[in-house]
Amino acid sequence: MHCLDKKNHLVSNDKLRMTQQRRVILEELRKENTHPTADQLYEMVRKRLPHVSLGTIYRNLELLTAIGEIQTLEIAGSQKRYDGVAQQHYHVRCVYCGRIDDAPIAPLNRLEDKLYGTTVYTIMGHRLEFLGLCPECSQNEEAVRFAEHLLTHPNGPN
Amino acid sequence: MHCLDKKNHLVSNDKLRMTQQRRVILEELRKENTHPTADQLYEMVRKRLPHVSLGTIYRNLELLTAIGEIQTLEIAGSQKRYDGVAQQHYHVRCVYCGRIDDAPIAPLNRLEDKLYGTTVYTIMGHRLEFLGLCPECSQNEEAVRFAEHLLTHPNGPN
DNA sequence: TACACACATGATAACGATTCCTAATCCGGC
DNA sequence: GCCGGATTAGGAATCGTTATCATGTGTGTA
Repeated sequence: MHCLDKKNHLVSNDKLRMTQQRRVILEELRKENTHPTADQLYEMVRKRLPHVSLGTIYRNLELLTAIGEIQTLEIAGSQKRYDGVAQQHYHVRCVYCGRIDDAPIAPLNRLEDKLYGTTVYTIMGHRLEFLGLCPECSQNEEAVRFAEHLLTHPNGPN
Repeated sequence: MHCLDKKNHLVSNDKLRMTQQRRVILEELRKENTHPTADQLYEMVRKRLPHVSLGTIYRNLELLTAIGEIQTLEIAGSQKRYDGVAQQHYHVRCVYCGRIDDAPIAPLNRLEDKLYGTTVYTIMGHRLEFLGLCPECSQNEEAVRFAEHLLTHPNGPN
């Protein structure tokens, strides 16, 4: 069985050859349930493989995503984040510091039913994330002020 | 009344001075219910103001967002898109061509209730978008194949 | 009407995240 | 051990966006 990556190149769905770099990247990504950016993961991997290159990190994160071993989170905002847990689940994002945690609720499988018949699109799924303040930023006066601003002007990028 | 922009600069909430550039940008953005990227809007505005600069487009889109006149859509993926309708509403995105349309359903105000008590975050809201194929791409064999791949490997960036 | 001054603009440089390129290296199968 | 394809490190290139800055424009006041 094969699958297509983002650019429709064929990617074997069999296990990739498990190189040292690949293994360390996976191990570091799964070490804790953090959702690191590529450069955060780069720093983590670099402690064990000092000569690894950032391109290798990106390349393998893409490949591992393509075979379904990990998730790439293109949550709203700038940087992509990566999740070692492949199973579908939602996330909560701190609007102030960007921290991301898992949202402890089950997938809402019936959400797209609301759209059937009301749109010319063929609906296939949805993407949902929750926004809020993490415990640390909840203590930060400046962060709370920022969050309150977002509540009154919810349309901006956040 | 004042509000903070992304970098916490003070922005007057009173009407901005309606310069010609600002007016044309707003008019073009609201002309149709498309959700253009900054450079698409740049091309549209350029037909009427040939000497406008891309920086002016970005600057005004940010300002108009800050005063709540428009929305900036930081939907998952690379480019930001802009929406002349300030009122909250969801969107449907074509996973193949990137086209975005409004999703004709009301905001789900009770979604975050599910999270109360289950997370250490202070939940403030959510972000939701639907994914699918637009009518044109539904006819495109290659696009349908790509979409079917996403269904079996829903974790990748899309 | 003239002036002052804050604001807006166009042009371009800078920036950060990501992707691409290339030559060198690795590894599995023969 | 040798070959060939996959993988790598390193760096250049790209893309969307933001910042900078000199110049231009409009508005309130006199």
